Amino acid sequence: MKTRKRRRLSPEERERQIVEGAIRFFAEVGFEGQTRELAKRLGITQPLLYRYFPSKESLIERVYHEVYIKRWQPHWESLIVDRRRPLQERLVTLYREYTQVIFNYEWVRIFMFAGLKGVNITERYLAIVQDKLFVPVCTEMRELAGLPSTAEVPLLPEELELAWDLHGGVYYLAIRKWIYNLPIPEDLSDHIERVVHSFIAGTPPTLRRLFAEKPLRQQHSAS
Amino acid sequence: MKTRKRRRLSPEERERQIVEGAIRFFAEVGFEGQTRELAKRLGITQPLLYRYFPSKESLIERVYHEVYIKRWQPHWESLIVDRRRPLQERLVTLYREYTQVIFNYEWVRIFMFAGLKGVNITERYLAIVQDKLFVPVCTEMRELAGLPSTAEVPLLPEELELAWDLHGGVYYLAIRKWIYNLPIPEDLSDHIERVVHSFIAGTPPTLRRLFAEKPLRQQHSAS
DNA sequence: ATTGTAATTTATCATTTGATTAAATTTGTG
DNA sequence: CACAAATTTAATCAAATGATAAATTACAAT
Repeated sequence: MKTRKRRRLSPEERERQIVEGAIRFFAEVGFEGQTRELAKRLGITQPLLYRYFPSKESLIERVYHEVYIKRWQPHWESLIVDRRRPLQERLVTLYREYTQVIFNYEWVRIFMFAGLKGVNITERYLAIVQDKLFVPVCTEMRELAGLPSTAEVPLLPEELELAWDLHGGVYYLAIRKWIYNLPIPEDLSDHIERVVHSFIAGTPPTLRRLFAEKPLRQQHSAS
Repeated sequence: MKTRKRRRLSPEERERQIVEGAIRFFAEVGFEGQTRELAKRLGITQPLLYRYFPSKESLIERVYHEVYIKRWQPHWESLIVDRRRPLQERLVTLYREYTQVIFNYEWVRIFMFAGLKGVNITERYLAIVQDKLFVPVCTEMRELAGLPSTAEVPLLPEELELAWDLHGGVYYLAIRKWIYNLPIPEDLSDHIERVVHSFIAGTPPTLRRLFAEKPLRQQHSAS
């Protein structure tokens, strides 16, 4: 057919090219995708893959690292707690930036493939999301609702659940689009604005009701 | 090792046993799961599978039919529009019954595997969900909000999006549990009660605002 | 007990697939 | 122009994988 002329790249460039091709490839077909097919799409031969990665599994590990570890933005964590700005604004900014990283074909599909496979990258990643994003968000919501700080009364599972719910609503849009292949609203930014607004408006009353129901929970175990 | 004595079943029984085993098996490992491994788990030999299903693909088709087509309950559709009961009660009942069908390991994981594979079962199924559940729900919400009926003013995409959001929030719990392997609140029934309550309370104002923004949309194209 | 049918197993085929190796080739740079 | 290194070619291995045909055996009817 075509056989474009052989191109000689520096090891760094070639490795990068393989990793990026692997991300696209595994996102499309899953991790059972064959090394021969990946090589074909890259326009290289299969043995060359093994010059750069000792095994398919090591290439997959690299894909995880590239997509989930390297793309995490530590400044998200400080953004949430920056009380110089209104909480609504912080949350809208956070979710706009966060979705800019994760709302794409590769991120969403590889994450799902990994979850189904039982690779612990998903559990580890979501533990970080909970620790670094949801917990601070809940802490700020306490403040907003005029309730005792988390230093005084530790977070309740129900509070975290509210953050998960906000997150889940947004993330389900990505699932609809890149996994179920369904249309979603064009303007994600508007959508985020709305759901955050509704979260800010709806959560404090819920929290206060929650605290009214379980008032003495912590005091008992402390004495 | 053990080799339990060969057991001879009636074709109907054996077929049922294979289908149920296949549902469990493919839900766990995905459709790349091997026929030999499936046979081993069933305690039969691999060629026997091919006596009951001409190909692996036909067995998979059967799994789809068994899990998604056969488990659909037509009475859900009439439940939604039964105006003798308050809407909140109808929605809570609907989601309790619906989750009773879909909140399980097999349903959630096979659906996700199929979605990733691009099998059109997911698109077809969700089109039904939208037509038979979301559209009627939106119609009822119009009534609740004191807005023109859908006969007078056709549904807006934004209205459907609100139903998707409710659905997505609930479904994301299932994803967390059976795909990400994370803990979720024990009492799903309570959770449904809460989110439906919040939906009933929060949606009518949103709808009215939506209608105030786009008042003449349909009249223009009609004249 | 015997028998016959059909359920089930045994054995096997042809591909696919991750991985390896050795030698040949070609690219780009000094 | 030469040469070191990147890349391909080609061959191959062993295990796995969907599928098939022929041999075996369970069990109900007689």
